Amino acid sequence: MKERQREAATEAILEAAEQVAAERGLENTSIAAIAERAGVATGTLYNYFPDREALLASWLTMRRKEMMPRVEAAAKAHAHLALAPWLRAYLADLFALFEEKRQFIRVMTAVDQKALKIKQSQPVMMTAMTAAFTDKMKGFSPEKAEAYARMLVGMVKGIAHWRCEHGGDMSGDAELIAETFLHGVAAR
Amino acid sequence: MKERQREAATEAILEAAEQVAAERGLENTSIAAIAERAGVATGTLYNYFPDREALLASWLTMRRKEMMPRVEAAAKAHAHLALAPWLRAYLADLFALFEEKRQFIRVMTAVDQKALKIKQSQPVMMTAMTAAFTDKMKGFSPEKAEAYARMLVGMVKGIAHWRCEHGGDMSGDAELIAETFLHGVAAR
Amino acid sequence: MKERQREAATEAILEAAEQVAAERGLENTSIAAIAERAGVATGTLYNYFPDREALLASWLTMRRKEMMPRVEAAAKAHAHLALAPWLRAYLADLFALFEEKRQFIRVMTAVDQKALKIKQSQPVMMTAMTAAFTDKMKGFSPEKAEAYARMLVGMVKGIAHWRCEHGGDMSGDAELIAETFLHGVAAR
Amino acid sequence: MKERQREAATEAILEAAEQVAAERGLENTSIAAIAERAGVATGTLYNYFPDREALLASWLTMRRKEMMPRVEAAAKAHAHLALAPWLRAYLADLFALFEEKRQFIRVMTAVDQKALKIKQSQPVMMTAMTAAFTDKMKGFSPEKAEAYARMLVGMVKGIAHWRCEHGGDMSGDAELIAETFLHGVAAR
DNA sequence: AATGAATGAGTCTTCATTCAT
DNA sequence: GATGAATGAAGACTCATTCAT
Repeated sequence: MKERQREAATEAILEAAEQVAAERGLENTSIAAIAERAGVATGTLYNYFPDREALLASWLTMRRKEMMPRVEAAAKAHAHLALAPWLRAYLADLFALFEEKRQFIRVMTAVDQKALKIKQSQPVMMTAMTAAFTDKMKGFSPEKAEAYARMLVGMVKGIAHWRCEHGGDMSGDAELIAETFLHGVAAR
Repeated sequence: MKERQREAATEAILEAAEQVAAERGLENTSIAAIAERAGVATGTLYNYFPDREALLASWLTMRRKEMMPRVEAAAKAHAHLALAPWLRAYLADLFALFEEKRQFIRVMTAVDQKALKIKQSQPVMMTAMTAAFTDKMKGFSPEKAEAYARMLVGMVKGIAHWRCEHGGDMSGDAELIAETFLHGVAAR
Repeated sequence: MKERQREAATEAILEAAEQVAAERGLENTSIAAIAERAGVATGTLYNYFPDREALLASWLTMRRKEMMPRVEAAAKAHAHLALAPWLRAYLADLFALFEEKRQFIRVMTAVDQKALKIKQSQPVMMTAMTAAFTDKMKGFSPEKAEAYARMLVGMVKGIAHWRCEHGGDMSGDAELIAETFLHGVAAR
Repeated sequence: MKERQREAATEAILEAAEQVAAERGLENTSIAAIAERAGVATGTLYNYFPDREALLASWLTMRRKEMMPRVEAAAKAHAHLALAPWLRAYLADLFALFEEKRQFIRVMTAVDQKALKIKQSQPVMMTAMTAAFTDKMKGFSPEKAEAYARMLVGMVKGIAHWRCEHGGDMSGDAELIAETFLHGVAAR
């Protein structure tokens, strides 16, 4: 039960960090701001994480652990489908996930992964998406697969970021992107 | 001619800033790094700009002044055209411009505008694009105009950022985006 | 018997402190390290001592109480003797004591008393030794008594610190110092 | 001349550090205290040294560079002499040097070298002395050479520290130590 | 009485900004 | 105007101390 409490506190800190990051951007997420948001003293954070970088990396890791299985499951669950139904299903799952984790998505769509300066050995959200799209598109147009993938990820980020910033609802966006893209490439 | 010299120096500094920003990201673009790149002392920068933020804002403004007329001209030059030819022409002009200003594009596509933390009264590149797209799409699908615009900007950013990072050539990208998008929405 | 138990715990803490101090030096002896070594929680230390300084002062006091009677007894037991036999006997007693309290001696010979930053009203080991030496030497050479005393204490510290650090046996050292010093001053 | 000024400032900072260290001990020599003593802002110190540790190491190195040549010269200048005249000459040179660098000696005699926690690849003062004594004593009593060396260093530290703390003059101390020690071992 | 998580004052360090030369 | 050393506010991190359990 001590363990339980510790995990709860850990998560509360990470969520405070996420909130601050969503508001100010990751670079401007100071230890002091996280502590204040979490309602604890700065020193307390160091009982949970060795340093600021580890805290932010933990946050990324936590969200990745929550989301990656579902992202991967989404890609695989429909893997047997043809491109069109696969994409519709995949994007639908993705946006459902985005809806649940709006703050996280807001942070991740605001900066390029590389700009995060958080050493991550594992691929994150957008990287995984790019890979999945590229992979699926290869069967369709090998030489343009990556370009299409970049376009798709761009559409997703563009829409998701906009919704997160402006507060709109994302249901319906997955379908819009899927249909637009599919009709777009259908003619080829 | 004093004036001329001053402007040349100003521009040299701003280009130094751009180079540093393209390499490290805007947040990590320190006054010291800009000065070193420009080959002047840090104090010298303050003879040209009141502070770091103003320097970066000036850089944005300079690029905007160079690019916005062309972006707007591109939008207007073909304004009489229907959506499809307009988009093809507009994107072609845009990507030609991107090709000329790869460093700038690299910086602008790496971070969300808001993350720049540079107070800009005037709209910048991506904002202008979003507006132009929205505007043109309104005649086509008023209620989805903005979503389509976000998608388009996302595609453009996605592809442009990828090309800038990985060094590929952008010619051909404009057409790919235009065709994909146009076929995508054609069915509607 | 509650009392008994409390004293045992107090002593255990002080011995933990001594061990840590012998390894890392007094300055680097943190409350956390002492508690860990003693196998208790940090808060527990504060049930026994008001603060870190008091803890360290208590440790000094404890050792002083154990050692000073013997140091003084050693000085007095042979007080009737002439300088030479007195010094031989006194140093022999001292080094026998050192051998028993190597950890303590290791700490005390590593830093100057003043560097301890522990407010001690009572004189400690080295101070007492200096006084005893000075006192005895006064009968011999009043004007140089203190210098001789400082030399003697220096020799004792030098040898004792070396033995504690390098692990050698101290028996024999007392005699070596005594003989060297006595022959040294005999000629005067 | 810029170079000249820079070196002067560097030395002024190191001397400020030495003063503070002499008063409070090395461990308690904070960046803020050094800056205040030197009459500059804390940031200024970082224009001269990469960090606190490097600053203190520089101080040690500076003093070593000033003193070691003379210490070694002293040992060698009289190397052809027998033990007795060698020791008299060596100690005389040493104490003349100590007199010039009282603050440094005060710091170095207050703590054991190991306690400094300053990574020094080169041997410092006391280590060099110990080596020189051991070396010379080997021709006299191989098996006791090191013990005698520790004693001598102890005497020197004891007297020097006392003089530095209490403000007495050190002339005469070299001879007193030399004579005492030499008569002390003469009987062997 | 023991616990150990929480606290926050104190340190080190960075970097935008100033200003004497 | 150019220079770059000096400045000091701001941010990360440590650790003695407190206190609810």
